[in-house]
Amino acid sequence: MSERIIKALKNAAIEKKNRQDYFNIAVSVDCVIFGYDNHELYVLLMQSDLEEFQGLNSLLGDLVKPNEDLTEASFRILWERTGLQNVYLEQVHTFGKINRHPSGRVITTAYFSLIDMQHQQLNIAEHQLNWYPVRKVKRLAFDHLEILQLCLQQLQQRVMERPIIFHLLPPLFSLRELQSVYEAILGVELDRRNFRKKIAIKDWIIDTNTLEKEVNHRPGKLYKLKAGLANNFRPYQ
Amino acid sequence: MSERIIKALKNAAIEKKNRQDYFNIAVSVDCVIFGYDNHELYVLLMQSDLEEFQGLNSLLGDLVKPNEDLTEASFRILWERTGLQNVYLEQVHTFGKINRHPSGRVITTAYFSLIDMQHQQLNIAEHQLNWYPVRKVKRLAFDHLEILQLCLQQLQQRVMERPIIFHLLPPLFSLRELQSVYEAILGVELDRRNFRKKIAIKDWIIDTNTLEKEVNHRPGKLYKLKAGLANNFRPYQ
DNA sequence: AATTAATGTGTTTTTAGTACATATTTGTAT
DNA sequence: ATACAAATATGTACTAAAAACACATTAATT
Repeated sequence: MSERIIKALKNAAIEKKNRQDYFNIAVSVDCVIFGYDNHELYVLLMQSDLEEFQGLNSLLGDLVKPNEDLTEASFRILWERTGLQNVYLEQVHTFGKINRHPSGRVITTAYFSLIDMQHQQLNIAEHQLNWYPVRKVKRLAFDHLEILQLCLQQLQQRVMERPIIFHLLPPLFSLRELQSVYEAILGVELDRRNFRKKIAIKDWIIDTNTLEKEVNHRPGKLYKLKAGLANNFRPYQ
Repeated sequence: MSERIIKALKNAAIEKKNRQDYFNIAVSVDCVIFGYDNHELYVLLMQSDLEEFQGLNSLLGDLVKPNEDLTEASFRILWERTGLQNVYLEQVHTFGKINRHPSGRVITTAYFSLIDMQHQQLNIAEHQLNWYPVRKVKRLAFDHLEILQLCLQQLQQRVMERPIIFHLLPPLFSLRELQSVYEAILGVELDRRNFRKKIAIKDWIIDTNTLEKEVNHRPGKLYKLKAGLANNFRPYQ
């Protein structure tokens, strides 16, 4: 490795400088894990393990290993902390301010992921994780509030353009539920008729000819995402 | 520094692992510098200084120093290589594949910047830089072609939403020029009348009541960007 | 059987986008 | 000076998308 590094430095035309100077940066990933329940958008947070931020929550993150891709690192964190695999993941932004981490120079790349929190079994207790309503999160460790806000903003933009919202819902869902998720993400109320028209045009979902169960009143029809769309439309990770 | 790093590692709950493992990643930034001239979108490229990529061009990039922000690093590169300051810059994506750099583990964050190549004086010769028509670039060193393509795609998306295109133009410009830049970026031909309506609605520019000079035929009116918009709308860097 | 609370659907109005043609101005050639 | 060439400048009709809006239908509850 040493040879390769020196070569890299040389190639980058910085041979005169101290090798140490360029390998004192650590790289981490932070995952903004969104979930939806009962008209509310949630984010999965953990207790910060830094003294400086005692009592504050933070995003789920970890340093990236030299032998893993950024994306792999994100999937690993999700797996290690929640037990989930094959989670939907999108890169959002890289935060690189010098003093963003109190213990040293750490550059972090932020991802958001979408999971069906009502039906996926998470190892929440095991890692001191908790779901918090996004709109109630006021303080976080590090620059994680800024990261959360940017990820939410990105989610709001992307959710109308690509069929990603379905990762927040079970395989079968009603149009009412779908609309509620949109409303929770966008923070607005939508007109039911116009919403349905818009969704119909997008041609993302199929009527399964089944009805909701366990609902107080008239059950709605259940829909599912069209085949091939779930894993399609994955942007660069 | 050593103390802080150890603390960081401890805090990140990886104390048992080898410190070396986490500081063998280098961080770089790569700048996709766009310019416009005569109906064509250009990108500024340099000769790759790696043996592996001899004869190929690459983006302008460098390793990030431990004491500089990602953004600062990008501005430094622009300054060192072109002599330009106060350039418009947007972060696009971070590329983190293990083997993307042949000489070692280097994670890179890509930025695009927009400069007025016709009127800014660049130190091009000094650093073996050259402008290339974007649509003619077929091969680049590293994963730089992928980076270029993603940056172009982002530029195409953002250019209609925010008043950033003006960084490619001189302070005074005609509507014909403006339309040409849009066409060069988007790769389509636009209807002049509809284009003007759309621009008028956006309310980004002001008629200066002056006319073009040194034009073969009837001169068009010159417009300028409205005050306050040039540095506004800067997203996260 | 009546009531309640939700689902499900269609029309009108408004706004934005697209397609398209003619008059005007300036420079150039005769 | 006149005619011509080549660009600027502008408006209207048509089409598609978005927003506002109201009533009939279904199933559970009483």
